[in-house]
Amino acid sequence: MARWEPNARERLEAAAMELFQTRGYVATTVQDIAAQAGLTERTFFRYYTDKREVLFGRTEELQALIVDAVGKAGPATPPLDSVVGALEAVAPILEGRREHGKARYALIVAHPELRERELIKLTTLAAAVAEALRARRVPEPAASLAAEAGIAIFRIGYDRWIADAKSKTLSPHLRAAHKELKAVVGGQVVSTAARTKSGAASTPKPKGRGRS
Amino acid sequence: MARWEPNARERLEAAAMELFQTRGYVATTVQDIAAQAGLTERTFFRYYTDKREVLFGRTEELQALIVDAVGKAGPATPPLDSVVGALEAVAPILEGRREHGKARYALIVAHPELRERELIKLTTLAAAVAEALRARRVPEPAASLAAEAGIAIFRIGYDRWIADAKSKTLSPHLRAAHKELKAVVGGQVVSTAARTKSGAASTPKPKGRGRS
DNA sequence: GTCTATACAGTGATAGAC
DNA sequence: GTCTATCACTGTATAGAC
Repeated sequence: MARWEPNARERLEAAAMELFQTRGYVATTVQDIAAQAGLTERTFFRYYTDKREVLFGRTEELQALIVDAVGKAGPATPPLDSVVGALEAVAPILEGRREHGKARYALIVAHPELRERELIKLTTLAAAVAEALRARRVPEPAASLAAEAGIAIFRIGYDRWIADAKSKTLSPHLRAAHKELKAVVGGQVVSTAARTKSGAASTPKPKGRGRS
Repeated sequence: MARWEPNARERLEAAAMELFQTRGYVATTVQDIAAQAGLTERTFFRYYTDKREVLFGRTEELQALIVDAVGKAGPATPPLDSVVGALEAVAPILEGRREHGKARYALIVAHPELRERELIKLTTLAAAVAEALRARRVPEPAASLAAEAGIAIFRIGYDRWIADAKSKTLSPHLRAAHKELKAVVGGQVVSTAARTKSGAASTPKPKGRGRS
């Protein structure tokens, strides 16, 4: 037995999640978290650069998996498709921790400072995905735009998955968001007010109708 | 025109910008800013919730203008087009303060905490735009996706405008990003490696249906 | 020697009391 | 508007375990 329990990171994360949910995020000090994990405040900061970061410890692994999946797509696959495919590839991991994700999500939504952190994580992810696309010889600015679009799909898809009490799987929400984005960017969605009369936009007809 | 506190906001913003650029963002304390503006630290916090916020004071007006412009678009205008149109409508304001914008941009890029704040501002803007679209009877999730896509276009367009030393106007960059996004989401952009003989370009003609 | 955790002593942003 | 407390976060020095 080592003098130090080996799983400092996990203990800190578990302690933080528990205290955040019971006392609330703001009412929980870093000292509280460290104490709960049997560590000191200073040690907390050895693992996490700041208080918010305890809630985002896992993001890097996920990002690595997504980037990896993007790199593995066939060279003929359109960039956005490969991004969505990569997101679907990691979906099972998120699906396996749905309750944790939901609780974490609630915290993030409730605290602007956590939302900020979440957004920069997603932006970092987008940058990494863009880089992976560039490595596959997708030119700019297509690479960046495909990455941004993919992240938008992820965001909307994830939101709806969390909100949907019945749905166990994330992938269908991702595919639905992808489809909707195609319609929107293709100019095939208009206001329902304008659609009652004409029923079609200027662009060619899509396979799916403009809603779901 | 509060006579008891003339120009406090502007003085604080000017003082902050100046000190941030000379001493650096981190090395400048709120006390420094307040002193430079001839005010007390506590007064600073009456105007801005935190230190970062001095750099984002003007965001709300801009958002209001954009939302307004989205609301004024014709009902038959596809949502994303109305968003891009709204962005172009406010472009002159940004163009008029290009140097200020550039300095501010440099600060934001250099400081993650400022990037976080910027991202949440853009996300707030996206939410407001989505709301404006919904008011125009654009259904969800198309409204949110059009808003997100519009913000992505703004982000890429703005970045490139700032990076482009010659270009005086922002709008062309916005239109270019819009066009590129259409190509990307339509699946008309592939890796150059896969593009050997097919003749599809990274910037496809708007007429053709893409393949996938 | 290196890694992990701690002790101590700040600084500065921010909230609340006066 | 000032004074003061709290807490996030940093620098540095150090000690136990491998």
